[in-house]
Amino acid sequence: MKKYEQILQALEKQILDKAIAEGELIPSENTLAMRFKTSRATVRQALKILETQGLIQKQQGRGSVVIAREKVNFPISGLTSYHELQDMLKLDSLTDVVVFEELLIDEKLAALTLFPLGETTFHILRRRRVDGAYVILDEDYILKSVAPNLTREHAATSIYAYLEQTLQLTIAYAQKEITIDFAQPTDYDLLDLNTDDRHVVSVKSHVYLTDNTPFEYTHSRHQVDKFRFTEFARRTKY
Amino acid sequence: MKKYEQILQALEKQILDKAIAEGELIPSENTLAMRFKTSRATVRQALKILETQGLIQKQQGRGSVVIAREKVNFPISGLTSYHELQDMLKLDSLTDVVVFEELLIDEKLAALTLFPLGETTFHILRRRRVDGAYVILDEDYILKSVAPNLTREHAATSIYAYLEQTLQLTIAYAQKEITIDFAQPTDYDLLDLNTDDRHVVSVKSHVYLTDNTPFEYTHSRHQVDKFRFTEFARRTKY
DNA sequence: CAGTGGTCTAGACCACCAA
DNA sequence: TGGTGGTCTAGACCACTGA
Repeated sequence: MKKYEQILQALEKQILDKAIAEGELIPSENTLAMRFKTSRATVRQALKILETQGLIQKQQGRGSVVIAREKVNFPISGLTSYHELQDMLKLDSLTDVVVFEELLIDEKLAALTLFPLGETTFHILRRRRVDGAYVILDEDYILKSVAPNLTREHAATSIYAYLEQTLQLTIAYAQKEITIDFAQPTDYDLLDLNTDDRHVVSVKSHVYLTDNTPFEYTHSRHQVDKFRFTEFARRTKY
Repeated sequence: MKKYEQILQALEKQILDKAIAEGELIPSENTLAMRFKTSRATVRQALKILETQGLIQKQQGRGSVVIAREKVNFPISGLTSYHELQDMLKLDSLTDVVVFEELLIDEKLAALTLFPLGETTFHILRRRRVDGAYVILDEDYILKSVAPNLTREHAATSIYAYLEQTLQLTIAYAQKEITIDFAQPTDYDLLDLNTDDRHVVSVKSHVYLTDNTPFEYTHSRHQVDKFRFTEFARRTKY
Protein backbone atom coordinates (compact mmCIF):
# COMPACT_ATOMS: atom_id res chain seq x y z
CA MET A 1 0.00 0.00 0.00
CA LYS A 2 1.10 3.52 -0.70
CA LYS A 3 2.59 5.41 2.19
CA TYR A 4 0.12 8.29 2.12
CA GLU A 5 -2.73 5.79 2.22
CA GLN A 6 -1.29 4.20 5.33
CA ILE A 7 -1.08 7.58 7.03
CA LEU A 8 -4.56 8.49 5.83
CA GLN A 9 -6.13 5.30 7.11
CA ALA A 10 -4.33 5.43 10.44
CA LEU A 11 -5.55 8.96 11.08
CA GLU A 12 -9.04 8.26 9.72
CA LYS A 13 -9.38 5.36 12.12
CA GLN A 14 -8.20 7.40 15.10
CA ILE A 15 -10.66 10.16 14.28
CA LEU A 16 -13.65 7.92 13.63
CA ASP A 17 -12.86 5.82 16.73
CA LYS A 18 -12.63 9.08 18.66
CA ALA A 19 -9.11 8.25 19.80
CA ILE A 20 -8.59 11.89 18.90
CA ALA A 21 -11.63 13.81 20.06
CA GLU A 22 -13.43 16.56 18.19
CA GLY A 23 -11.71 19.86 18.75
CA GLU A 24 -8.34 18.28 19.53
CA LEU A 25 -5.19 18.71 17.46
CA ILE A 26 -3.78 15.80 15.53
CA PRO A 27 0.03 15.42 15.68
CA SER A 28 1.95 18.01 13.69
CA GLU A 29 3.12 17.33 10.15
CA ASN A 30 6.73 17.03 11.29
CA THR A 31 5.79 14.62 14.07
CA LEU A 32 3.80 12.47 11.65
CA ALA A 33 6.64 12.54 9.12
CA MET A 34 9.05 11.21 11.74
CA ARG A 35 6.58 8.71 13.14
CA PHE A 36 5.83 7.23 9.71
CA LYS A 37 9.47 7.60 8.58
CA THR A 38 8.53 9.69 5.58
CA SER A 39 8.76 13.24 4.29
CA ARG A 40 6.41 16.08 5.11
CA ALA A 41 5.11 16.17 1.53
CA THR A 42 3.74 12.66 1.90
CA VAL A 43 2.10 13.49 5.22
CA ARG A 44 0.55 16.55 3.66
CA GLN A 45 -0.92 14.45 0.87
CA ALA A 46 -2.80 12.42 3.46
CA LEU A 47 -3.92 15.48 5.45
CA LYS A 48 -5.25 17.15 2.31
CA ILE A 49 -7.64 14.24 1.84
CA LEU A 50 -8.79 14.37 5.45
CA GLU A 51 -9.42 18.08 4.99
CA THR A 52 -11.44 17.49 1.82
CA GLN A 53 -13.49 14.84 3.60
CA GLY A 54 -14.26 17.35 6.33
CA LEU A 55 -12.56 15.39 9.09
CA ILE A 56 -9.96 18.01 9.97
CA GLN A 57 -9.57 21.76 9.69
CA LYS A 58 -6.03 23.08 9.23
CA GLN A 59 -4.95 26.29 10.92
CA GLN A 60 -1.66 27.85 9.98
CA GLY A 61 0.49 28.48 13.05
CA ARG A 62 -1.63 26.23 15.22
CA GLY A 63 -2.16 22.76 13.80
CA SER A 64 -4.86 20.50 12.40
CA VAL A 65 -8.03 20.20 14.44
CA VAL A 66 -10.51 17.34 14.30
CA ILE A 67 -13.91 18.76 13.40
CA ALA A 68 -17.41 17.69 14.38
CA ARG A 69 -19.80 16.15 11.93
CA GLU A 70 -21.66 12.99 12.56
CA LYS A 71 -20.50 10.74 9.72
CA VAL A 72 -24.11 9.75 9.05
CA ASN A 73 -24.82 11.84 5.96
CA PHE A 74 -27.26 10.62 3.38
CA PRO A 75 -25.15 11.41 0.39
CA ILE A 76 -26.40 11.55 -3.12
CA SER A 77 -23.13 13.38 -3.09
CA GLY A 78 -19.71 11.86 -3.80
CA LEU A 79 -21.05 9.24 -6.14
CA THR A 80 -21.94 6.75 -3.45
CA SER A 81 -24.15 4.06 -4.92
CA TYR A 82 -27.42 3.03 -3.38
CA HIS A 83 -25.99 -0.33 -2.38
CA GLU A 84 -23.04 1.18 -0.54
CA LEU A 85 -25.39 3.57 1.19
CA GLN A 86 -27.59 0.73 2.26
CA ASP A 87 -24.60 -1.07 3.76
CA MET A 88 -23.50 2.02 5.56
CA LEU A 89 -26.83 2.81 7.11
CA LYS A 90 -27.94 -0.80 7.55
CA LEU A 91 -31.28 0.03 6.04
CA ASP A 92 -33.98 -2.56 5.84
CA SER A 93 -34.27 -2.31 2.12
CA LEU A 94 -35.00 -4.21 -1.03
CA THR A 95 -34.55 -3.69 -4.74
CA ASP A 96 -37.02 -4.76 -7.45
CA VAL A 97 -35.75 -4.90 -11.00
CA VAL A 98 -38.82 -3.79 -12.95
CA VAL A 99 -37.22 -3.47 -16.37
CA PHE A 100 -33.98 -4.91 -17.73
CA GLU A 101 -33.58 -4.57 -21.47
CA GLU A 102 -31.28 -3.45 -24.26
CA LEU A 103 -32.08 -0.50 -26.48
CA LEU A 104 -30.64 0.89 -29.67
CA ILE A 105 -29.41 4.44 -29.09
CA ASP A 106 -31.49 6.68 -31.33
CA GLU A 107 -31.21 10.45 -31.50
CA LYS A 108 -33.51 11.04 -28.57
CA LEU A 109 -31.63 8.59 -26.33
CA ALA A 110 -28.28 9.97 -27.45
CA ALA A 111 -29.33 13.47 -26.42
CA LEU A 112 -30.50 12.23 -23.03
CA THR A 113 -27.62 9.92 -22.17
CA LEU A 114 -24.76 11.53 -24.15
CA PHE A 115 -23.98 8.04 -25.52
CA PRO A 116 -22.86 7.57 -29.16
CA LEU A 117 -25.68 7.29 -31.67
CA GLY A 118 -26.17 3.80 -33.06
CA GLU A 119 -24.63 1.86 -30.19
CA THR A 120 -26.57 -0.22 -27.67
CA THR A 121 -27.43 0.62 -24.07
CA PHE A 122 -28.86 -1.29 -21.16
CA HIS A 123 -32.04 0.21 -19.81
CA ILE A 124 -32.75 -0.70 -16.21
CA LEU A 125 -35.63 0.39 -14.03
CA ARG A 126 -35.46 -0.45 -10.35
CA ARG A 127 -37.52 0.49 -7.37
CA ARG A 128 -36.22 0.64 -3.84
CA ARG A 129 -38.21 -0.29 -0.77
CA VAL A 130 -37.00 1.19 2.49
CA ASP A 131 -38.71 0.30 5.76
CA GLY A 132 -41.65 -1.28 3.99
CA ALA A 133 -42.46 1.51 1.54
CA TYR A 134 -41.41 2.00 -2.09
CA VAL A 135 -39.79 5.40 -1.97
CA ILE A 136 -37.19 5.49 -4.77
CA LEU A 137 -37.44 4.78 -8.49
CA ASP A 138 -34.10 4.41 -10.29
CA GLU A 139 -33.79 4.50 -14.05
CA ASP A 140 -30.33 3.65 -15.40
CA TYR A 141 -28.84 3.66 -18.86
CA ILE A 142 -25.47 1.90 -19.10
CA LEU A 143 -23.48 1.81 -22.30
CA LYS A 144 -23.31 -1.81 -23.41
CA SER A 145 -19.81 -1.59 -24.89
CA VAL A 146 -18.48 -0.71 -21.43
CA ALA A 147 -20.12 -3.63 -19.61
CA PRO A 148 -21.25 -6.15 -22.26
CA ASN A 149 -22.05 -8.94 -19.81
CA LEU A 150 -24.17 -7.03 -17.34
CA THR A 151 -27.09 -9.11 -16.07
CA ARG A 152 -30.34 -8.64 -14.24
CA GLU A 153 -28.65 -10.16 -11.17
CA HIS A 154 -26.05 -7.41 -11.08
CA ALA A 155 -28.89 -4.91 -11.25
CA ALA A 156 -30.58 -6.58 -8.29
CA THR A 157 -27.47 -6.29 -6.13
CA SER A 158 -24.96 -3.58 -7.04
CA ILE A 159 -24.03 -2.49 -10.52
CA TYR A 160 -21.17 -0.39 -9.20
CA ALA A 161 -19.61 -3.32 -7.36
CA TYR A 162 -19.67 -5.26 -10.64
CA LEU A 163 -18.20 -2.41 -12.67
CA GLU A 164 -15.45 -1.52 -10.22
CA GLN A 165 -14.54 -4.83 -8.62
CA THR A 166 -15.21 -7.34 -11.37
CA LEU A 167 -14.55 -5.23 -14.46
CA GLN A 168 -11.92 -3.04 -12.77
CA LEU A 169 -13.35 0.07 -14.33
CA THR A 170 -12.34 3.39 -12.83
CA ILE A 171 -15.23 5.75 -12.43
CA ALA A 172 -13.94 9.30 -12.50
CA TYR A 173 -16.63 11.92 -12.08
CA ALA A 174 -20.26 12.81 -12.48
CA GLN A 175 -22.36 15.86 -13.17
CA LYS A 176 -25.52 15.78 -11.07
CA GLU A 177 -28.67 17.81 -10.95
CA ILE A 178 -31.46 17.90 -8.39
CA THR A 179 -34.86 19.37 -9.20
CA ILE A 180 -38.45 18.96 -8.08
CA ASP A 181 -40.61 17.52 -10.84
CA PHE A 182 -44.27 16.72 -11.22
CA ALA A 183 -45.01 13.11 -10.40
CA GLN A 184 -45.71 11.04 -13.53
CA PRO A 185 -48.15 8.14 -13.93
CA THR A 186 -45.22 5.70 -13.58
CA ASP A 187 -44.31 7.29 -10.26
CA TYR A 188 -47.84 6.83 -8.96
CA ASP A 189 -47.83 3.23 -10.17
CA LEU A 190 -44.52 2.15 -8.74
CA LEU A 191 -43.94 4.35 -5.71
CA ASP A 192 -45.94 4.60 -2.49
CA LEU A 193 -46.70 8.28 -2.94
CA ASN A 194 -49.04 10.11 -0.63
CA THR A 195 -52.30 10.67 -2.50
CA ASP A 196 -51.93 14.44 -2.52
CA ASP A 197 -48.23 14.51 -3.48
CA ARG A 198 -47.92 16.28 -6.80
CA HIS A 199 -44.12 16.26 -6.86
CA VAL A 200 -41.14 13.94 -6.68
CA VAL A 201 -37.48 14.84 -6.17
CA SER A 202 -35.59 14.15 -9.37
CA VAL A 203 -31.85 13.42 -9.33
CA LYS A 204 -30.15 13.10 -12.70
CA SER A 205 -26.48 12.20 -13.26
CA HIS A 206 -24.15 11.77 -16.15
CA VAL A 207 -21.27 9.54 -15.04
CA TYR A 208 -17.87 9.42 -16.76
CA LEU A 209 -14.84 7.13 -16.85
CA THR A 210 -11.26 8.46 -16.57
CA ASP A 211 -10.99 8.57 -20.35
CA ASN A 212 -13.99 10.94 -20.30
CA THR A 213 -16.41 8.46 -21.86
CA PRO A 214 -19.94 9.02 -20.57
CA PHE A 215 -20.98 5.48 -19.68
CA GLU A 216 -23.97 5.90 -17.39
CA TYR A 217 -26.99 8.11 -17.15
CA THR A 218 -29.13 7.81 -14.03
CA HIS A 219 -32.42 9.39 -13.23
CA SER A 220 -33.81 8.64 -9.78
CA ARG A 221 -37.09 9.82 -8.41
CA HIS A 222 -37.74 10.10 -4.68
CA GLN A 223 -40.83 10.51 -2.59
CA VAL A 224 -40.55 14.12 -1.38
CA ASP A 225 -40.83 13.57 2.35
CA LYS A 226 -38.23 10.79 2.35
CA PHE A 227 -35.60 12.78 0.53
CA ARG A 228 -32.61 14.23 2.31
CA PHE A 229 -29.34 15.44 0.83
CA THR A 230 -26.39 16.56 2.93
CA GLU A 231 -23.13 18.01 1.86
CA PHE A 232 -19.88 19.20 3.37
CA ALA A 233 -18.64 22.18 1.38
CA ARG A 234 -15.44 24.22 1.57
CA ARG A 235 -15.26 27.81 0.49
CA THR A 236 -11.61 28.12 -0.44
CA LYS A 237 -9.68 26.80 -3.41
CA TYR A 238 -7.94 23.97 -1.54
CA MET B 1 1.06 36.31 -6.09
CA LYS B 2 1.89 32.72 -5.33
CA LYS B 3 3.37 30.78 -8.17
CA TYR B 4 0.76 28.03 -8.19
CA GLU B 5 -1.97 30.67 -8.36
CA GLN B 6 -0.36 32.18 -11.43
CA ILE B 7 -0.27 28.81 -13.13
CA LEU B 8 -3.84 28.08 -12.01
CA GLN B 9 -5.20 31.35 -13.33
CA ALA B 10 -3.32 31.13 -16.62
CA LEU B 11 -4.72 27.66 -17.29
CA GLU B 12 -8.19 28.54 -16.01
CA LYS B 13 -8.32 31.44 -18.42
CA GLN B 14 -7.18 29.35 -21.36
CA ILE B 15 -9.80 26.73 -20.61
CA LEU B 16 -12.69 29.13 -20.01
CA ASP B 17 -11.74 31.17 -23.08
CA LYS B 18 -11.62 27.91 -25.04
CA ALA B 19 -8.03 28.56 -26.08
CA ILE B 20 -7.70 24.90 -25.19
CA ALA B 21 -10.81 23.13 -26.41
CA GLU B 22 -12.78 20.48 -24.62
CA GLY B 23 -11.19 17.07 -25.11
CA GLU B 24 -7.75 18.48 -25.81
CA LEU B 25 -4.68 17.91 -23.67
CA ILE B 26 -3.18 20.75 -21.69
CA PRO B 27 0.66 20.93 -21.75
CA SER B 28 2.39 18.22 -19.72
CA GLU B 29 3.52 18.86 -16.14
CA ASN B 30 7.16 18.97 -17.21
CA THR B 31 6.40 21.42 -19.99
CA LEU B 32 4.48 23.67 -17.63
CA ALA B 33 7.25 23.46 -15.02
CA MET B 34 9.78 24.67 -17.59
CA ARG B 35 7.48 27.29 -19.04
CA PHE B 36 6.72 28.82 -15.63
CA LYS B 37 10.30 28.24 -14.41
CA THR B 38 9.19 26.22 -11.46
CA SER B 39 9.18 22.65 -10.14
CA ARG B 40 6.73 19.92 -11.01
CA ALA B 41 5.33 19.91 -7.47
CA THR B 42 4.15 23.48 -7.88
CA VAL B 43 2.57 22.74 -11.25
CA ARG B 44 0.81 19.75 -9.73
CA GLN B 45 -0.63 21.93 -6.97
CA ALA B 46 -2.32 24.06 -9.61
CA LEU B 47 -3.54 21.06 -11.63
CA LYS B 48 -5.05 19.47 -8.53
CA ILE B 49 -7.28 22.50 -8.11
CA LEU B 50 -8.35 22.43 -11.75
CA GLU B 51 -9.19 18.76 -11.30
CA THR B 52 -11.25 19.44 -8.18
CA GLN B 53 -13.12 22.18 -10.00
CA GLY B 54 -13.94 19.73 -12.75
CA LEU B 55 -12.08 21.60 -15.48
CA ILE B 56 -9.58 18.85 -16.30
CA GLN B 57 -9.39 15.08 -16.01
CA LYS B 58 -5.93 13.60 -15.46
CA GLN B 59 -4.95 10.34 -17.11
CA GLN B 60 -1.77 8.60 -16.09
CA GLY B 61 0.41 7.88 -19.10
CA ARG B 62 -1.54 10.22 -21.31
CA GLY B 63 -1.93 13.72 -19.91
CA SER B 64 -4.58 16.10 -18.60
CA VAL B 65 -7.66 16.55 -20.73
CA VAL B 66 -9.99 19.55 -20.63
CA ILE B 67 -13.49 18.32 -19.82
CA ALA B 68 -16.86 19.61 -20.91
CA ARG B 69 -19.26 21.27 -18.52
CA GLU B 70 -20.82 24.59 -19.14
CA LYS B 71 -19.62 26.65 -16.20
CA VAL B 72 -23.17 27.86 -15.63
CA ASN B 73 -24.12 25.65 -12.69
CA PHE B 74 -26.65 26.90 -10.21
CA PRO B 75 -24.70 26.07 -7.13
CA ILE B 76 -26.06 26.03 -3.65
CA SER B 77 -22.84 24.09 -3.45
CA GLY B 78 -19.41 25.49 -2.69
CA LEU B 79 -20.71 28.17 -0.40
CA THR B 80 -21.44 30.66 -3.15
CA SER B 81 -23.59 33.42 -1.74
CA TYR B 82 -26.79 34.58 -3.39
CA HIS B 83 -25.19 37.86 -4.35
CA GLU B 84 -22.24 36.22 -6.11
CA LEU B 85 -24.64 33.91 -7.88
CA GLN B 86 -26.69 36.84 -9.04
CA ASP B 87 -23.59 38.53 -10.45
CA MET B 88 -22.54 35.39 -12.20
CA LEU B 89 -25.85 34.73 -13.86
CA LYS B 90 -26.81 38.38 -14.35
CA LEU B 91 -30.23 37.69 -12.94
CA ASP B 92 -32.83 40.38 -12.81
CA SER B 93 -33.23 40.15 -9.09
CA LEU B 94 -33.96 42.10 -5.97
CA THR B 95 -33.62 41.54 -2.24
CA ASP B 96 -36.12 42.73 0.40
CA VAL B 97 -34.91 42.83 3.97
CA VAL B 98 -38.08 41.87 5.85
CA VAL B 99 -36.59 41.49 9.33
CA PHE B 100 -33.32 42.80 10.75
CA GLU B 101 -33.03 42.46 14.50
CA GLU B 102 -30.84 41.26 17.34
CA LEU B 103 -31.83 38.37 19.55
CA LEU B 104 -30.52 36.93 22.79
CA ILE B 105 -29.44 33.33 22.24
CA ASP B 106 -31.65 31.19 24.43
CA GLU B 107 -31.54 27.41 24.62
CA LYS B 108 -33.78 26.90 21.64
CA LEU B 109 -31.76 29.26 19.44
CA ALA B 110 -28.49 27.75 20.64
CA ALA B 111 -29.66 24.28 19.60
CA LEU B 112 -30.69 25.56 16.17
CA THR B 113 -27.69 27.74 15.36
CA LEU B 114 -24.98 26.01 17.44
CA PHE B 115 -24.09 29.47 18.81
CA PRO B 116 -23.03 29.93 22.46
CA LEU B 117 -25.89 30.34 24.92
CA GLY B 118 -26.27 33.86 26.29
CA GLU B 119 -24.57 35.71 23.44
CA THR B 120 -26.36 37.87 20.87
CA THR B 121 -27.17 37.04 17.27
CA PHE B 122 -28.44 38.99 14.31
CA HIS B 123 -31.65 37.63 12.89
CA ILE B 124 -32.23 38.53 9.27
CA LEU B 125 -35.10 37.56 7.03
CA ARG B 126 -34.81 38.39 3.35
CA ARG B 127 -36.82 37.51 0.34
CA ARG B 128 -35.45 37.30 -3.16
CA ARG B 129 -37.30 38.30 -6.27
CA VAL B 130 -36.10 36.76 -9.49
CA ASP B 131 -37.68 37.73 -12.80
CA GLY B 132 -40.60 39.43 -11.11
CA ALA B 133 -41.60 36.68 -8.67
CA TYR B 134 -40.66 36.16 -5.03
CA VAL B 135 -39.17 32.68 -5.11
CA ILE B 136 -36.64 32.49 -2.25
CA LEU B 137 -36.96 33.24 1.45
CA ASP B 138 -33.66 33.47 3.35
CA GLU B 139 -33.45 33.38 7.11
CA ASP B 140 -29.99 34.09 8.54
CA TYR B 141 -28.57 34.04 12.02
CA ILE B 142 -25.14 35.66 12.34
CA LEU B 143 -23.23 35.70 15.60
CA LYS B 144 -22.94 39.31 16.70
CA SER B 145 -19.49 38.94 18.28
CA VAL B 146 -18.10 37.98 14.85
CA ALA B 147 -19.58 40.96 12.98
CA PRO B 148 -20.67 43.54 15.59
CA ASN B 149 -21.28 46.36 13.11
CA LEU B 150 -23.42 44.51 10.59
CA THR B 151 -26.21 46.70 9.23
CA ARG B 152 -29.45 46.35 7.32
CA GLU B 153 -27.63 47.82 4.31
CA HIS B 154 -25.12 44.94 4.26
CA ALA B 155 -28.08 42.56 4.38
CA ALA B 156 -29.64 44.28 1.38
CA THR B 157 -26.48 43.87 -0.72
CA SER B 158 -24.12 41.05 0.27
CA ILE B 159 -23.31 39.95 3.78
CA TYR B 160 -20.49 37.73 2.54
CA ALA B 161 -18.79 40.60 0.72
CA TYR B 162 -18.84 42.55 4.01
CA LEU B 163 -17.54 39.64 6.08
CA GLU B 164 -14.77 38.63 3.69
CA GLN B 165 -13.68 41.88 2.10
CA THR B 166 -14.31 44.42 4.85
CA LEU B 167 -13.83 42.30 7.95
CA GLN B 168 -11.25 40.00 6.33
CA LEU B 169 -12.84 36.93 7.87
CA THR B 170 -11.94 33.58 6.41
CA ILE B 171 -14.91 31.35 5.93
CA ALA B 172 -13.78 27.76 6.06
CA TYR B 173 -16.56 25.25 5.57
CA ALA B 174 -20.24 24.51 5.87
CA GLN B 175 -22.48 21.57 6.51
CA LYS B 176 -25.58 21.76 4.33
CA GLU B 177 -28.81 19.85 4.14
CA ILE B 178 -31.54 19.87 1.52
CA THR B 179 -35.02 18.54 2.27
CA ILE B 180 -38.55 19.12 1.04
CA ASP B 181 -40.73 20.65 3.76
CA PHE B 182 -44.36 21.60 4.03
CA ALA B 183 -44.94 25.25 3.19
CA GLN B 184 -45.63 27.34 6.30
CA PRO B 185 -47.96 30.36 6.63
CA THR B 186 -44.91 32.66 6.37
CA ASP B 187 -43.99 31.01 3.08
CA TYR B 188 -47.46 31.62 1.68
CA ASP B 189 -47.34 35.23 2.87
CA LEU B 190 -43.94 36.16 1.53
CA LEU B 191 -43.39 33.93 -1.49
CA ASP B 192 -45.30 33.73 -4.75
CA LEU B 193 -46.22 30.10 -4.30
CA ASN B 194 -48.58 28.36 -6.68
CA THR B 195 -51.89 27.93 -4.89
CA ASP B 196 -51.68 24.16 -4.86
CA ASP B 197 -48.03 23.93 -3.80
CA ARG B 198 -47.87 22.15 -0.48
CA HIS B 199 -44.09 22.05 -0.33
CA VAL B 200 -41.00 24.24 -0.43
CA VAL B 201 -37.38 23.19 -0.85
CA SER B 202 -35.53 23.79 2.39
CA VAL B 203 -31.76 24.37 2.45
CA LYS B 204 -30.12 24.64 5.86
CA SER B 205 -26.44 25.39 6.50
CA HIS B 206 -24.16 25.74 9.45
CA VAL B 207 -21.18 27.83 8.41
CA TYR B 208 -17.82 27.84 10.21
CA LEU B 209 -14.69 29.99 10.38
CA THR B 210 -11.17 28.50 10.18
CA ASP B 211 -10.99 28.36 13.97
CA ASN B 212 -14.09 26.15 13.87
CA THR B 213 -16.43 28.75 15.34
CA PRO B 214 -19.95 28.33 13.97
CA PHE B 215 -20.82 31.90 13.04
CA GLU B 216 -23.78 31.60 10.68
CA TYR B 217 -26.87 29.52 10.36
CA THR B 218 -28.94 29.88 7.21
CA HIS B 219 -32.27 28.45 6.33
CA SER B 220 -33.53 29.22 2.85
CA ARG B 221 -36.84 28.18 1.40
CA HIS B 222 -37.41 27.94 -2.35
CA GLN B 223 -40.45 27.66 -4.51
CA VAL B 224 -40.28 24.04 -5.71
CA ASP B 225 -40.46 24.61 -9.45
CA LYS B 226 -37.73 27.27 -9.38
CA PHE B 227 -35.24 25.15 -7.50
CA ARG B 228 -32.26 23.59 -9.19
CA PHE B 229 -29.09 22.23 -7.63
CA THR B 230 -26.15 21.00 -9.65
CA GLU B 231 -22.96 19.41 -8.50
CA PHE B 232 -19.73 18.11 -9.93
CA ALA B 233 -18.67 15.05 -7.95
CA ARG B 234 -15.57 12.87 -8.06
CA ARG B 235 -15.60 9.28 -6.96
CA THR B 236 -12.00 8.80 -5.91
CA LYS B 237 -10.11 10.05 -2.86
CA TYR B 238 -8.22 12.78 -4.71
C1' DC C 1 9.97 2.75 -25.81
C1' DA C 2 9.48 7.61 -25.00
C1' DG C 3 6.59 10.51 -22.53
C1' DT C 4 2.97 11.03 -19.24
C1' DG C 5 1.19 11.46 -14.55
C1' DG C 6 1.73 9.17 -9.48
C1' DT C 7 4.55 8.76 -5.51
C1' DC C 8 8.30 10.12 -2.67
C1' DT C 9 12.61 12.37 -0.61
C1' DA C 10 15.24 15.84 1.96
C1' DG C 11 15.82 19.72 2.20
C1' DA C 12 14.54 25.31 2.39
C1' DC C 13 12.21 29.69 3.59
C1' DC C 14 7.98 32.02 4.83
C1' DA C 15 3.47 33.48 7.40
C1' DC C 16 1.15 32.82 11.29
C1' DC C 17 -0.18 31.68 16.15
C1' DA C 18 0.25 30.98 21.02
C1' DA C 19 2.72 31.29 25.02
C1' DT D 1 10.18 33.07 19.97
C1' DG D 2 9.50 28.29 18.92
C1' DG D 3 6.47 25.45 16.62
C1' DT D 4 2.87 25.18 13.24
C1' DG D 5 1.22 24.84 8.51
C1' DG D 6 2.00 27.06 3.43
C1' DT D 7 4.94 27.29 -0.43
C1' DC D 8 8.68 25.73 -3.18
C1' DT D 9 12.92 23.26 -5.13
C1' DA D 10 15.51 19.68 -7.61
C1' DG D 11 15.87 15.78 -7.88
C1' DA D 12 14.31 10.24 -8.08
C1' DC D 13 11.80 6.01 -9.38
C1' DC D 14 7.44 3.88 -10.70
C1' DA D 15 2.95 2.76 -13.40
C1' DC D 16 0.77 3.54 -17.28
C1' DT D 17 -0.37 4.94 -22.22
C1' DG D 18 0.08 5.17 -27.04
C1' DA D 19 2.68 4.90 -31.18
